Amino acid sequence: MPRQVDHEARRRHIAAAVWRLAAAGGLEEATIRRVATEAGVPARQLQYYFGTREELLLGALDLLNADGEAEAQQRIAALGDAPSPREVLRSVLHELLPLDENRRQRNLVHAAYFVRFLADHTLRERIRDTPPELENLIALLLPEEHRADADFLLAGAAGLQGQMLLGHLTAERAVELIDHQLDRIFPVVS
Amino acid sequence: MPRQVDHEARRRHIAAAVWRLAAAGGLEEATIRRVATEAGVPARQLQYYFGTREELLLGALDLLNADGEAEAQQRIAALGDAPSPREVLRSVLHELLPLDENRRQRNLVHAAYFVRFLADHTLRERIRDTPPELENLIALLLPEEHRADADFLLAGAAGLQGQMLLGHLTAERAVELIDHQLDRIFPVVS
DNA sequence: CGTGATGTGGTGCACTCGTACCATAAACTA
DNA sequence: TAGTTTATGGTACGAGTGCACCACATCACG
Repeated sequence: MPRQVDHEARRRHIAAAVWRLAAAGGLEEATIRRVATEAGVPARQLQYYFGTREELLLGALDLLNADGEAEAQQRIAALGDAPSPREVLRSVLHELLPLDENRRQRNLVHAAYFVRFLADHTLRERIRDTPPELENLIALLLPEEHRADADFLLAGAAGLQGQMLLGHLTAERAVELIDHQLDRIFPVVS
Repeated sequence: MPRQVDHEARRRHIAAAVWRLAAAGGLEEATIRRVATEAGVPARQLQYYFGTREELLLGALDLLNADGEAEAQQRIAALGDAPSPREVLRSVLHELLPLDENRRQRNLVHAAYFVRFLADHTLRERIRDTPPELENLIALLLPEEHRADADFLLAGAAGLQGQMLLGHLTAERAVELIDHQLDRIFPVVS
């Protein structure tokens, strides 16, 4: 094949531009021409590598989700070879919070897509904000009696995320609130 | 003054059109021409009663918040003259969930504005999704020792709202999860 | 009766949008 | 070397946008 280029690298480069614009000003800022300018490539290239604008946005989201999942698994693996259920659960919950620039940008982009998915019923399953995989993982870690607590924990983390993004809540307080709940669910035997 | 018309009524009529469009397809669907068509008035009237599009969107949000606050207070007043703290807290939390068409539409519109406010730092305080007034009210109702639980409850309700809007959670399950938390905070003395 | 404030309606302009289309360069295959 | 596929660049078009501007009703007041 002639003129071989690294398709995947190009797509990631363009997708990153989508993320920056969407995180800064929502999906409506991620117009084709603006993404092209942000990425430093001619607008025509977005057409070539993604097709229509809809496909560009969805493609960029898929790449973001892949990145996020990889980063999350890496962070959980870093807990050691025999992490306690509490440690794993805490990691999963922290994954939903904007605790560093990567997670913050992902949360912002997800929020932008969230509204779009509320309108587009056919694409809802593409949201990975609080996917069933998380619920399943947590269900494995916790005894059945704590199922309701676990579901509410996930919802709580999502809510804390929103408050943090709005600047209504500091990272310290959010972590503190989560740890308070964990203390209750995993009582210190002492 | 000549040709007196009910300004407030006209503004509400137009604002309602904004809500419907924003709830159905996000803020970007609420273009001036489309809102005019939806409201059944010439586009020029939006200019006259609201000015620029930005002012139209903000004005529509203020009216929505006023409506929501009135409805919430009415629902709390309906609890009787000496409601228990648990009842009040439960009502406040339910106010955040899309439990009927009114609240559902309000939640959808709020979600649409949420993303916009993430970008526009100067307008953040206009969001009333989980305003400090709620936190203050709850702080009054609960002993200091439950402050952390209350904050997490509010976050949890916001998270449940998102899952319900996405169709990942039924109203019954959401209410059940909240009641489960309330049972813990207000133990049955029996 | 005017006179001026208040409200209505329509149109036009400058701009951005998404995407289709066309020409050409580059590199692999035969 | 010729031919084919892959990739790039630029442009043009129709549609939709926010908003400014203008002409005209309608009514209260002098």
